[in-house]
Amino acid sequence: MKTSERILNAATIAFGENGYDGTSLDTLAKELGIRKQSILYHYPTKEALLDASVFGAIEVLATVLSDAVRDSEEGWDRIEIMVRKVFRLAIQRPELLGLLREVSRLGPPTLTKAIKGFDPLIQGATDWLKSEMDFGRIRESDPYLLVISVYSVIMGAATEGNLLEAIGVQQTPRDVVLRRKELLRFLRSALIPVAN
Amino acid sequence: MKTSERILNAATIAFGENGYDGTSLDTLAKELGIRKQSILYHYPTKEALLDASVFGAIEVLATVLSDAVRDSEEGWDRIEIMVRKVFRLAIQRPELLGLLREVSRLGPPTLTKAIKGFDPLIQGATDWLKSEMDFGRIRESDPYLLVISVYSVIMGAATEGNLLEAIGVQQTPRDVVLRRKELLRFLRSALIPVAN
DNA sequence: TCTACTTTCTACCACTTGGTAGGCAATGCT
DNA sequence: AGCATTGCCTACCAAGTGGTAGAAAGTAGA
Repeated sequence: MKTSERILNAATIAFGENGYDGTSLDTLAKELGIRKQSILYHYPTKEALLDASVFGAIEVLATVLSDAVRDSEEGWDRIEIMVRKVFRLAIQRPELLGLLREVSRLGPPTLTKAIKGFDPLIQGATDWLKSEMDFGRIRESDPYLLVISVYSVIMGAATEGNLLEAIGVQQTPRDVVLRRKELLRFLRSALIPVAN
Repeated sequence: MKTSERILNAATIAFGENGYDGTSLDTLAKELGIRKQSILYHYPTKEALLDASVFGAIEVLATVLSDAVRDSEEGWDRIEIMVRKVFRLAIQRPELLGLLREVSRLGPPTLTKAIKGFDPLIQGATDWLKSEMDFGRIRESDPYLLVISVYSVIMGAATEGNLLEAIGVQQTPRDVVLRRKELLRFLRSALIPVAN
């Protein structure tokens, strides 16, 4: 693998797990077995490295979600597949979601740039939810605010690993599946209108 | 106000908004118009200051929640009052919830200590949900996992202010009320069983 | 007034931070 | 061969980090 890619991967993990301020270029370089100046050769500043990491993370997430749209039917089925894929992502690459959360805490200017890549996803989800509501397949409500709620639940369930571990919730694959199922039941009750 | 309290307040805000690593004792002291060594007199290390901040934040949250329990009827009413109070807290002192999120990202040892104060709240909520389910007032499911989901939604809705601002969601008091209402509708659909 | 104690300060310190300047080997093009 | 470019390096720097030592200033009781 190319050095610049190795740097980007390590940086994404470090930023996502330890935060921007909690990550130093020196320790990052040490992990990679190179010098800090090699990092600064490929990415001129620490912030440029962060931007690249964030861009990559958003790209991965966008791909996962658009795959979910492609592979799914309409209605509830689509939400279920999305949650499954996001959960799988949260297990395989937890640093990605952690990084996105970190970005939203950092605020501008990084957040402002990140939103440019993220906004289409939100728009798409909002439009889709609206049309599903028109079809009566999703409970009527403000789609924009609903997206935020759903985003919060999924993000929370997927990223609060540290917290869960600390309060003694097991983290075996089986437990994660259970938690995903519980989340789906929760979302399902919240979203699906009562048949009438 | 006593200096040690002023330090604690400023530290809670700084840690909650900029994170632990993003907060330096020097800038903190400058904000307060004192020297860094005065901080280190009242709190021997930076980590001790963090622990004190976290302890204070948990105490406030615990008070708010137990007030909510005292002031509320059973069933849905109680959840609604809790959400209201947590939202008010999120508006008046957003740094508190931000700090709790930061702690869960930092992991041990701070998280481990924090959980000691936090666990009773979770236990209480879990037990209460269980009994509500027995009464048929809350939809049947794993109460432990349900607490986590509800925690995630509230925490997300209450702390993603930065994100919302960046994607252009207004943050006027009226908008916050709207968002709280939407969240309550969301939770209500998710939790309340269908009458039969 | 003397004394003991609390609080805040100045002066430092070793270490880490992100970043600059420039050398040096490898690679590939002419 | 000669030469430019790429990629990684050593050497260094100014600024900032958390923390120590100990002096100075206030405060209260005898």
